[in-house]
Amino acid sequence: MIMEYNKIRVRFAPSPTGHLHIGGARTALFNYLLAKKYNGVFVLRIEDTDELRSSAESMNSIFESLKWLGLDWDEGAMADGREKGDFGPYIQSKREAMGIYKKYVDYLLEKGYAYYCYCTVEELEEMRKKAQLEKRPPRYDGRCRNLSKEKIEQYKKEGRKPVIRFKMPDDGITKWNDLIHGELKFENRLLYDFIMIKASGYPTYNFACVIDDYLMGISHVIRGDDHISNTPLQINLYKAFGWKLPEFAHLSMILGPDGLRLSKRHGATSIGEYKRLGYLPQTLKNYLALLGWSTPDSQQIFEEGELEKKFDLSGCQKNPAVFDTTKLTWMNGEYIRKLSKEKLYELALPYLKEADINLQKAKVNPQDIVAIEQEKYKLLSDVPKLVDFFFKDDIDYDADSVEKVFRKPEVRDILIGLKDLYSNMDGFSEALIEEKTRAFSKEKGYKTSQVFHPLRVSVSGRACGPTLFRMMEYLGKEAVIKRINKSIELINKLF
RNA sequence: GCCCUCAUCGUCUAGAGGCCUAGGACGCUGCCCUUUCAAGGCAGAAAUCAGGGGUUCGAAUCCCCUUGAGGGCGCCA
Repeated sequence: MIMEYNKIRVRFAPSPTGHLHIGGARTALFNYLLAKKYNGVFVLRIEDTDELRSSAESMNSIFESLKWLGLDWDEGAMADGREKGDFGPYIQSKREAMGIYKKYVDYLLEKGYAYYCYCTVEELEEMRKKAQLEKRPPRYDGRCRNLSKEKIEQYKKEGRKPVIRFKMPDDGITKWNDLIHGELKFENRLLYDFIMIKASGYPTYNFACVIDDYLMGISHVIRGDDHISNTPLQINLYKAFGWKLPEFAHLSMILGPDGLRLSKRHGATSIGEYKRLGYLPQTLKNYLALLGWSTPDSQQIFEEGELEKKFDLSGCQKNPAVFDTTKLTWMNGEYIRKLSKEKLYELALPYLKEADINLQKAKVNPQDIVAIEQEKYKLLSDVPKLVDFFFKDDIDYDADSVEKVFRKPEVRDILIGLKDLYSNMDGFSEALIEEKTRAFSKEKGYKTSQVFHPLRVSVSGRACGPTLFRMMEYLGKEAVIKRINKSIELINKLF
């Protein structure tokens, strides 16, 4: 059914009242992927009709996160303040200022599809309370639908600022065929006269969204499940104008591990936070795609560009998905392993700097040092703590490792022997160190593990680390001998 | 309270009437590899398909009810 459209036009329409969070990013991603899949257009529209909570900082933060995720938009507002596309402006406050919405409000007013409502917020609050008590739905009761001329004059004299409401049909059914849920229907008598224009003159979401989706030629409205109940309201607006409906697709919600809607108390929620924690954009993109969507063979990892080819609304799930950080983190490890060592180093750099690691201290290219533990990083932020000992003059010895490895009686002699061995070596390459060390073990009658373990702790300060002989090569002969000396002193002191 | 939605391993999911003694992935357990930790390979535990009724020769798949969960009922979006 999607192919009926000449050109798919989808949009992501965030309100700039905070950072881009997981749910928003997933919605943006699905819109983006559908556009790519069908060679359509992905529009970014800013819905800043909440005058109190919208901010330019939030808008820029959203731009930044979207770009970081690689969700480039074809049309819409841009970070530099300009716009691209022929359907602009793409920021609703700008559209309002141009009087775009007013035209449509006037039409509705004139045709009797809309009316002024002079109720105050207090009156509305009271209305809701009363309805609750009487076990009726707490909705606006339509009392201003047919105000007398006198009443209107009176309200005006009182200085009341009216809102404009949409006159919802009293009966009938509003239904649509949701691309994910199938047929969805609502009884019109259960709908209510929603506000289109606030007392401030600003449009509300339900109004501006419809006008703009229409004017921007949006063919598919893909958004969260939480908008299902807004949809019949909006459809009635389309009908009042006599406009063709777009297709609707409502994505399931993303929940926290406790089954509740994802929120701050579940930890990181914004894309920016995940970036800071050391997740890769590829990871988020891949993982988010799998929240509510899958291929028939449950493919997990996607190559670059593959999601754009394989994604489709038909693979979308109706039920909500729990956001699982464990799987996200596993996937990040997968993507870190795919990185070239140059790229890995580049991405790890901010974390190394933050950990105050002095890169000048390295005896070899720091790129090689970072790469030596590549298969172990789950997060970019893991990098400093796994390789820090390469960049220090003086290392600390991990107490548990010392206790477990250094306490053995033969360790002192082994280390002394190794120190002499290395001091007399010409060259200090991985292969050479290994050859000499193995020969040493054999000659002295030790099992290799008896030698390798203490050596590892001696040169790195801990029992777990990179492959031993390459680590030693990167450390350099001088540092290795110095550290062996230090650990011998430590053993003399402790045992 | 009213309206709406949803329901397969702990989690993400495959499944569109017989291929299901329910498949994959994360996580978990064990083994192999191995100088450690990882990575990798192999094996395994893990879902009476929410429960109950139908329909059908046959149901995870279709229908109904119940239950549970989520969403909405704003001059927020």
